[in-house]
Amino acid sequence: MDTKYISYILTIAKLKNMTKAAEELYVSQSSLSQYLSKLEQELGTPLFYRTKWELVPTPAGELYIEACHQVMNVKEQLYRQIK
Amino acid sequence: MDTKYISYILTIAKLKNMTKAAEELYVSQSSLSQYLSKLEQELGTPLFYRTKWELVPTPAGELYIEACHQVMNVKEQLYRQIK
DNA sequence: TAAAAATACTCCATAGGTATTTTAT
DNA sequence: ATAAAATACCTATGGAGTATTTTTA
Repeated sequence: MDTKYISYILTIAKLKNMTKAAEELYVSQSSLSQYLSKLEQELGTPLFYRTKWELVPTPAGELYIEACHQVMNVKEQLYRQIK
Repeated sequence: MDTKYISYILTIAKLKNMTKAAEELYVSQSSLSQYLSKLEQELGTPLFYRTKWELVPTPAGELYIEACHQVMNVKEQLYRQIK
């Protein structure tokens, strides 16, 4: 887990659309798609259901997203403290 | 922050010696040294005092190490839940 | 002066891009 | 039929190694 990629997941979860998420993240749609596929393969489970209209988190996706929020909170608190 | 590199920091903190930490992590002493330098530069503060006998965490280092433990806990719980 | 850390230099793996194809409704 | 995601392919960045130098007590 890497905070850089955690923001990829959180942006997908927020916008429910990879093309829009890619724009917001200033990466290509292709890169984002590749990253998500790789992650899902590593975890051995999909994180989002793909429908035409939106990306919906699977149960594992919900857990992953929650953990992402927690890690981002730890990081933000750390950087505030160090500063 | 990336759990791969978080384990680098936690191993250095545990062994208080970069050469020994590098062995335990199966990376070169050089890579570990480079990584730590880069991180300290990014953060704008050293994380460990270098003495001949050991690496001692600075105050920022203590905060960083604590945050690393927290992130590892989040990850471990996540993987337990997904499995 | 000796053990450990830092630096110089090189190489290769992979993250990321463009272009294209496939999928879902 | 169309908007979005997946795939094929290629390139360049930076992570990691070996060899060497510098540092600390």
